[in-house]
Amino acid sequence: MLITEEEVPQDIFLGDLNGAQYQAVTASAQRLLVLAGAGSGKTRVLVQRIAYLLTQCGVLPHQLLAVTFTNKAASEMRHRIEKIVGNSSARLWVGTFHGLSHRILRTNAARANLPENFQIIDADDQLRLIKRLIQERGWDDEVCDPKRAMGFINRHKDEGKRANALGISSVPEVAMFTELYRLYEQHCQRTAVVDFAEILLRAYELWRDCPDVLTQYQQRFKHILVDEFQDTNTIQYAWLKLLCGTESNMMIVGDDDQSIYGWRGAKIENIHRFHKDFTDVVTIRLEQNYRSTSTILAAANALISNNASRLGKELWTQGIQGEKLTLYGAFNEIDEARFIVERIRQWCHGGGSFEDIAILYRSNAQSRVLEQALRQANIAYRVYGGLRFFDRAEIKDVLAYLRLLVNLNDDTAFERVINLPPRGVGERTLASIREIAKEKQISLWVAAKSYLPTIPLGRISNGLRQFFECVEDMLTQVNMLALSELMQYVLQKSGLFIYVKTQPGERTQARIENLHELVQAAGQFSNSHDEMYEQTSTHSSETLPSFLSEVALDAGDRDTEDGVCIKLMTLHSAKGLEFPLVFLTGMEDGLFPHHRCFHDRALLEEERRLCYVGLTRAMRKLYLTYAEKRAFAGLSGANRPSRFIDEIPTPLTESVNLNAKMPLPTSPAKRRTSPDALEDDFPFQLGQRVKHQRFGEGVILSGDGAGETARVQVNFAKEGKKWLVLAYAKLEPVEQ
DNA sequence: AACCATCGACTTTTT
DNA sequence: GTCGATGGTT
Repeated sequence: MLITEEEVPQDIFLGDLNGAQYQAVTASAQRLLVLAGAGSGKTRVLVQRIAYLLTQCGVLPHQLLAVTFTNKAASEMRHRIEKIVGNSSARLWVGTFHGLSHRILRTNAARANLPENFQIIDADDQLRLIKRLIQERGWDDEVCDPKRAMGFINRHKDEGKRANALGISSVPEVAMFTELYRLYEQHCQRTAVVDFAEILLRAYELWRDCPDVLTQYQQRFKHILVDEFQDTNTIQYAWLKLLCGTESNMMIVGDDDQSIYGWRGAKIENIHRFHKDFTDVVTIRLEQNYRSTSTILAAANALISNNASRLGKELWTQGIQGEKLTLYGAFNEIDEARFIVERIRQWCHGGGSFEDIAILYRSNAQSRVLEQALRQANIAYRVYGGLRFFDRAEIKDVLAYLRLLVNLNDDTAFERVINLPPRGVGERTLASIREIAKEKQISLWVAAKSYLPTIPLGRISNGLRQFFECVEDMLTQVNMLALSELMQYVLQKSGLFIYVKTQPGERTQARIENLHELVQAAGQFSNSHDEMYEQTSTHSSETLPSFLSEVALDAGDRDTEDGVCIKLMTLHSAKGLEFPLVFLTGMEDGLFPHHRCFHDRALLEEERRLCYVGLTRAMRKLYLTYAEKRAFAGLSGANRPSRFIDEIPTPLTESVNLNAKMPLPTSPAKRRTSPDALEDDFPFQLGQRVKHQRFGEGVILSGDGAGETARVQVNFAKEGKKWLVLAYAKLEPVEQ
């Protein structure tokens, strides 16, 4: 019943691009800036341009580099390119900044001053390591807050600054963090691990310090295309600038109004710097929106116009005006959830599907109440952005063993598994081992080995010895077993599997399943690895290191299609997505915009951009809800509606129930769905002849609902009786 | 060394 | 309200 226009096969026929899109796809300018508004066909332009370069301009696949921020975006782009140009896309580089940098570091490890077997640590490992270093240095956690220290280190790496470049600060805390930064650098180098920020910084430094390596890449990549450019940070910009040099072509695509990662170091100013650093930049604006109703766009445009210093851009559409935004002031957060459930039902009653719907919120904690309400109402839902697959504890435990097999000096991995499953090696023993490691500047593994003969026989020495035997035995298997077999072997031999199985708790079953999935993932990895290199890997000495890298750089939350369900996520994770029906919840001053942003204009503007992102996710219908009272973080507070609501012109909105003090047993909304009569503004009459694109001509038999959920029953000459949602069906009246 | 209870903190999170 | 870290107890 629902026909989406998206099914139309992609080709490089350029006629169905609009003027601006066509310009962007075919521009010959060496430096191209595409300001792509929400829903303006940004990805399409990127993909088409690549196809255009390959097929029309004689550019070879290996001369192209497309950079994105997420693996998801990268793989989507790759698939769409493949659809058009086929397997000649194999030599094309499409990837994330991190993925590409990692690849460059692997091929040039020695030149980058990295051991061949270096491994990647994630944020969690990084924090553990920093904590340990703080302890070792003899500082107090209270004085030297590990999280802030980590922020300090990462911030500086993102800015391209090494500890040595920081100088000596007279501010004690800065001096302390700087020293820790230096210790951290040394430790990572010694144990051959790199964190996320390091991957980028190293790749940048490699190019900066080895002109021959840089030249090689510069000569290869004639065309560089960058997606979501507004999210680039200082080091990523420097990376691009260096790689591009003076000869290569670069197209950057972005939207300053959707920059929502400033707090992570993203610099909108990079768009201005692009203008300054490169001459003759041609700017193209994609402002025609193919996603939302004109009402939704008007609201979004009005909101974002409150931000100063924009590059300037106004979305417009040829599409329908659609329904007004609905504003609901709930009594409390439970009432808010109740209202949402009711409107979800209404949508579905009108022929809509759960799949159309997203509920967005500012912070993850807000999902709980919503989930409760949805569960009670028996509505299938999925919460996005929770713990990612490879971040799960049981997964990371197995991976830590595997990491040790690649590099025995990986202290982070050692710490994780030395007493897992528990084998009697506790905090005390570990402290002694750390002490030795610190004194002799050796890894924990080596330190523990030298420590073992010095302790009396007993529980501790048994545990340690057992650990060594276990890991060394696994080590001999690396050259014998395929990756997934090795993983199973590790699970058995370490005792992890039994341990997980026998641990009490509700999550046991899920954990076991996760472990099975990991083994499966390993099998899949070796298969695709073999395909790529046209070989059969009988052992994992080769596949294991690449598997670990891949896993570290990929969250692994593949889009598992788990049925028809509504989606719950933060505004941040909604960026880039679209949904017919969107609920923007918790629209309260203090929550959104967050109270921590009140005092700072720049922060407040980022919140406003976040709101803009939220509004522009909606295709057909948008609800904004807030709760006058909300229990949050254990305490309840009274809230004013978000200032962002005030920034949306009132003619674009309709308020429901704004003065309700109690949840009403029957809300006015229920009455609107009554099927007994067609509403006044219903665009069709009973008995009217209509024409449908696919079903042909027919007669309206009946109808119900209103506005976006309005639907009609049509008796088609060929297809018989069908219910159609007016918003989708694009029925045309037939003159009689 | 392992376990349990109490305390406190609490935006957002592509890699 | 819930998670994680910490500290005291067994």
